[in-house]
Amino acid sequence: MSEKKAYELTKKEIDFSKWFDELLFKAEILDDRYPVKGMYVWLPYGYSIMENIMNIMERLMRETGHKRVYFPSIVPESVLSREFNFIKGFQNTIYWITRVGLTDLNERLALRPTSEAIMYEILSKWINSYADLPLRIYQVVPVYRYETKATRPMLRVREIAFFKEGHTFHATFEEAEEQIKLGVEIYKKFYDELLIPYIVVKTPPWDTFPGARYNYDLITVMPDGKALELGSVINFGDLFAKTYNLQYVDKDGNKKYVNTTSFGISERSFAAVIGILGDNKGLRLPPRISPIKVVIVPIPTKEHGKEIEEYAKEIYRAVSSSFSSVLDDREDEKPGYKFYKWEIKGVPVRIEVGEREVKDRTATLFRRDTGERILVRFEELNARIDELLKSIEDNLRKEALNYFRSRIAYTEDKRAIKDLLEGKIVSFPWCGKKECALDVEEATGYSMLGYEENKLEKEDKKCISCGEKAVHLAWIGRSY
RNA sequence: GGGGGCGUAGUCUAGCUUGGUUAGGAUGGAGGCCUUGGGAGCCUCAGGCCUGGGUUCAAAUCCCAGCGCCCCCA
Repeated sequence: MSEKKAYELTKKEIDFSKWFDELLFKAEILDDRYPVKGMYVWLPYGYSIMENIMNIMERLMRETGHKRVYFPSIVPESVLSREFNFIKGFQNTIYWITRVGLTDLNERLALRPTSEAIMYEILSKWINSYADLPLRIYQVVPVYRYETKATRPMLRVREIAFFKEGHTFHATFEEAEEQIKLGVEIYKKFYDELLIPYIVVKTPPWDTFPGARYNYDLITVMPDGKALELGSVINFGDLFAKTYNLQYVDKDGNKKYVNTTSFGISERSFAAVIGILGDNKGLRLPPRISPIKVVIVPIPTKEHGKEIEEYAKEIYRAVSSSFSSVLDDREDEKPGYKFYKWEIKGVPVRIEVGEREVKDRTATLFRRDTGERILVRFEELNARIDELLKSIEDNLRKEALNYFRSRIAYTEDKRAIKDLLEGKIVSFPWCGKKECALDVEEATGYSMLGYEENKLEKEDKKCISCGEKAVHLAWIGRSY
């Protein structure tokens, strides 16, 4: 039945889920054959892309004064369960270690589902006075959540392999709120660099992260119309501080509780890049996260094989001094085969070198995003590649934005939501009352993603449910 | 949470209904010849019935359990 070639994919628009899984494997990002459900092996190529993505985040963290740390992956039950709402929020998804070797443990140990409890236990010793605040740290570690819904590679996993979690500590609630704004800004910059469009929403109070005062989520839409949560920025206020006894001495000598926040993203950011920017030929990587910017493919002929080979090497030497490049001069693969191979891997620029190029010292540049070819002179190669990479980035950003606009909808008619939800996420005016949100959720069968706070305050809009004045723009959709 | 489908070589798949030769093909891999402007061709070689139990003279095929995957619904 399947006569697909090695680098051929199921059409994205026909079966997104299949396209996505095939791409992960064929582009050598993940090996999904690991025998534990919800856990995947990262292959060298996928890992190097993920590294580039993480580097962007680490740069943004450094620039905003966050220091990298490492805390252990195991936490005793007594520490984890100190905050009731927190443990309750994770209770169905925690991995417990109950036995070591032949001995049952006196106290169960948990694999971190996130690191608040782990960190706070020690942070109370680090923080003594107002001079120790604010404190901003982050770590990049795997976290473990035994997802009960169907797992999906990279999208819904039981071991989040690349969890980047920031944790901050502040003297006042106001400072924590400033940090939340900063956290949202960091994430916006991050996804702007990844060329991924998003909305920023506040989570409804009845649906916040366990133990949170409130949290903001960045959300995008995948091509199957499902919302994908890209990152969370959470304000805990002093709730955790009270549980974990995080106190500091103020200038006036009074003991006060610390205000804490946390924010996290994961390999879902990569999943969004794949799903939103990819096409039927495979990945289309934003140049700045592509491990290979340029691949050079010689097109030899019988008579001029030697010259073409030499010229391709010359081009490689010239180009690789400025851009990370690969010369694919394997003789046992035909050029066409190599084209497909590098296209599925999303390399932004390809240089084709054959008889024609040798003759007049030129090179043919091929851009992955549009499939266009440009003939350039050898001397101007690097300048033109530089331009091309910028142009590819601009074009991908534009395409992604157009895509995103086609996947979101706005309505003031409750009855229209359900139809719009086929393939889209939908916004509507909302007064802010829980019963109105639940009313819409019940009418559609899906849950609210969050709301853009006070977005409609100055507009004359009516709540889609009760008809009273709407202040927020609420979002609803199917989600991963 | 509920329902359904599936597991055969690195990958995709035929065979299963109705148990019975040496489990067939494509693609990928190794070697060789010939080629090279979008997945060429030919020859040789290697490679497989998810795991465990049961039924049977006989199991890829039927039954049970486990593990894993996919889809639909809430």
